Amino acid sequence: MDYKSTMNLPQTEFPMRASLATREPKWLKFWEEIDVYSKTLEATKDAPPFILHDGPPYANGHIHMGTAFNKVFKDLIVKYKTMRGFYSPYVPGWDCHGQPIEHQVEKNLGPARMAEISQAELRALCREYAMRFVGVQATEFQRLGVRGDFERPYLTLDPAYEAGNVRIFKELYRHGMIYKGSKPIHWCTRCKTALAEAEIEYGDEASDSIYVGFELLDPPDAFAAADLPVSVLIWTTTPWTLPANVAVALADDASYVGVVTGGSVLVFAEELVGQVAEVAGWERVELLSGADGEPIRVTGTELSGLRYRHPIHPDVEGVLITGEHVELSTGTGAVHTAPGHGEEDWLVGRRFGLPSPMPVDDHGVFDAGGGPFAGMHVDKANPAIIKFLGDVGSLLLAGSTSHSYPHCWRCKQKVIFRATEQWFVSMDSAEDGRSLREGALDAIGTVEWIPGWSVNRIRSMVADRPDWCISRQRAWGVPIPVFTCVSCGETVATEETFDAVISLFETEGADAWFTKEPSEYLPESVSCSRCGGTTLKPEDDIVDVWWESGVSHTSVLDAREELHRPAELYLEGSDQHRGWFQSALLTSVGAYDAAPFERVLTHGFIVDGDGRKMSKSLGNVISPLDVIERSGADIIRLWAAAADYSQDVSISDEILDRTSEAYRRMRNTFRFLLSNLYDYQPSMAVEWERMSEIDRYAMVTLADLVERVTRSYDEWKFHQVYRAVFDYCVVDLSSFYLDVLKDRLYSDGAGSVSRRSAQTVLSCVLTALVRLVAPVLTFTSEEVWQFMPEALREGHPSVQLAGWPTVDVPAKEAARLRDAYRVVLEVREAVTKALEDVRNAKVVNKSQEAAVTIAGPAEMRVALEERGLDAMAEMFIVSSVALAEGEELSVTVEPASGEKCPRCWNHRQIGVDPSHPELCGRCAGVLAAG
RNA sequence: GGGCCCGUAGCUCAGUUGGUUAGAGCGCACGGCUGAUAACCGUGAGGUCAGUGGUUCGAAUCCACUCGGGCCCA
Repeated sequence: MDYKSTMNLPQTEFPMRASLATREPKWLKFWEEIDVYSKTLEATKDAPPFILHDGPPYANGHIHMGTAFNKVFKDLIVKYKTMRGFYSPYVPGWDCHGQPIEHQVEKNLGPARMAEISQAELRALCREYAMRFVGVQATEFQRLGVRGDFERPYLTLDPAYEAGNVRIFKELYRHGMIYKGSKPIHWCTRCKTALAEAEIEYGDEASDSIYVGFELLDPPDAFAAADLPVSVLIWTTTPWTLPANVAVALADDASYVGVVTGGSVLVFAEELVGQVAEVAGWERVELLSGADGEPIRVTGTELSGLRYRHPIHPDVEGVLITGEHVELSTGTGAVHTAPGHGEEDWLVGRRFGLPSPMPVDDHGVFDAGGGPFAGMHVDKANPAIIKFLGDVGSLLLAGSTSHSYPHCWRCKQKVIFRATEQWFVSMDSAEDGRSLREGALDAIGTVEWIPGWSVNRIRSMVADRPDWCISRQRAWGVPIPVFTCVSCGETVATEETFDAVISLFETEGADAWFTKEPSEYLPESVSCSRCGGTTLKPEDDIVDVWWESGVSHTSVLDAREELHRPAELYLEGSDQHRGWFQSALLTSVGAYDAAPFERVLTHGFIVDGDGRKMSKSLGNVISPLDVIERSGADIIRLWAAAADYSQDVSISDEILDRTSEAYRRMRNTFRFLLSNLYDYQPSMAVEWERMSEIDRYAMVTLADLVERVTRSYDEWKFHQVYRAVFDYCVVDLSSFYLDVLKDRLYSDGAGSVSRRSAQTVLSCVLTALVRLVAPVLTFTSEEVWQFMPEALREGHPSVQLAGWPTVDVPAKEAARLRDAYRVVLEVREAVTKALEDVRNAKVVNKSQEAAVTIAGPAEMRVALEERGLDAMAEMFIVSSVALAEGEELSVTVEPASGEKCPRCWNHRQIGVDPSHPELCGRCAGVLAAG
């Protein structure tokens, strides 16, 4: 007889093979059809809010693994919070302005078209470009399973968003935190434009290389003793910057000596004497020495403050200072400093309160500040200056050198460093009360930083950062919203003008700044406060894109009714300590004196299997789009959840393979659960008191799992969620409970209490587990949900709406069961080992063919006896269990004495029931009842 | 060069206030099952805890330095 048909073997349509790449899009469609995002918000509309505010990625190019990781991470938090019963809307955003887009559009146009296009037309093309990639990335993010308001994302180019920039600018301006200053930038004298770092191409270039002595006006006694003129010797490759010289920087601790040559004393770093002597061709070097014959040595610190005669302008004095940037590897250890012509010089100049003269105009031509070289282009001036220095006797020597030098990407000409007018956010001065720096540092203390060390990073960055230069000399962005009086040059920026600009931007967008005259939108009453002039010119510069994204706390959190400021969470990669976290913090503190976020979570960067960053040149780039295509988005999501994000996160083919294997393991666990619930309804549930003990124990492990997983989610430790769930599937379920349960599920009567008890547990496990993994395995959990018996779905159309599981077990009994089963599982391990031995000896194969005798201490035997020897046989999946006295745990195995029941394949006594003489008693009973 | 951070088996992670032979799962090897079957079960082999030096009775854990790596500056 075919007994197979009399058994309750597993049945399910849930496919073993995931085929995620083809199935996932169907679930996306399903969610769209039921509008799951709106449903989640509707379901939680009266619940406490949890706002994760999205940091806007740049609308340029396809997504990469870093953005994929970040978005998945956000999505799993939002989904978890939603399931936990929080109102958690998610509004994705994009950063749409900025130089990379403008640069790309410019490149696509080519220089000829660029020359004739208007700024308004260029902006329209940039907008088109940005919108295209917003669309591309939105599709890609959604393909990853990210849920949010993709119908109505926030875009930094939206008119209302643009207006928010002005609101914040107005507040900071009002507080005296914004000022106009100058700062050196890359400048192309041919294109007459500022260039961003990305628009610079470096290439080798031959430059002058000159050594020049600056005569000290008040030489220190030690060097003056020789009664010769004393000069400090500098080295430079840009003679044309000398007219703007204001200082010479020395290294604090380096020792400087005086070299006697050609009737004067040249002071420079002792370490470089040999090098200079070689270049200068000195046969021998005469160092100024003291009475003891030792060379006289003076440190940079001791020399600082001394004054020298300016090399170009004889009536001007310069000063010796010290700086950490002074290197002793080349040159003279005395650095010519022109704050208008170099970033380092500018920074050190600011520290010492030095002036920052800028004698070079937009065309690269000296004005009166160039002294004898006024009217000359800087390139032409170089040889003239060298000749001049030679004539006045300051030049030690002139040669040439080859080094890497920046060039304009468009016209390929050399660029210069040139200070121009810029707008700054001041960190340290405020008209009323605290400075922005103090306010920001205080605000940092009110925020929860995860992981904890990240507070050190943001704090030291804010504490040490220079003023924030927010000006950009570009077209694609939001203008600095101020005006200049045409007649006297005064800045005009008042509450009236700001408000007019805010309403202009709100209605027409920032484009109007470039197409309309100020008189068209400013109130007639606006005039210059200094001269009363009424003709105003709008500022040309646009604002740094970091400022733009920073103000999303106002343009998005405040502006959208479903959101609020401060957000409960900002979540980005660790690079954003300098980027968005800081720009958001500074603009928010400046305007509101409060942080825009309650907590900030940062994750590491995505690196390859060897911990190296991904780069085309290393050939180790893995695209999320390829992984989706090959393995599915849930694999990316599982990988993201499994990683410890507080460090850099590795990805490689091997890691993805391991992730896929783990995925399959969990998927199969779900499949097994589903396949044994095909004939189960919640109405059949067996209550706790009537469950068999192992089933109660299984409920305890499930309750423990839910507790542990929930805690891990709440503590933002998602890799522990993964770990706990995975280990539960493998250790608690697959290799123990489910394995043990098979006999009961398959062979006991379909409607028997024993089988229904097992199914009751399985249904609890399934409905809890599917919820626990839903934030991570968003597609697979939905698939499982839809394959569950309808009644188990409790009317929730999607697992995303199903809420969070709770499993209650009586605490006292739970504790007792944990203790008891610790012993049982220890013995079980010994039994499986013993079984393996006899299997190797070819005595038995299947464990059911074995009868085991367990010897061990009394305590242990009591624990086993309390469960019952039949229950032990069930748990060890053997024919029978007997106990024996013993000191140590030991297991002996013999072939089972009974015959194999042809129905359940257990070795039991056969023929106890005359109606089915070939079967074991249990099976005969089942058939008789059936 | 500076700030912050990281380096435990092939992979992903545990290792409580420093305390017995450093753990888990996966992978791998070998075996079993053939009623979860491109599944499932079992056993086993894998680690100078990046390296060196120190503190200590005792260090993966504390300190210093070195090497390798990441982010941000310069």
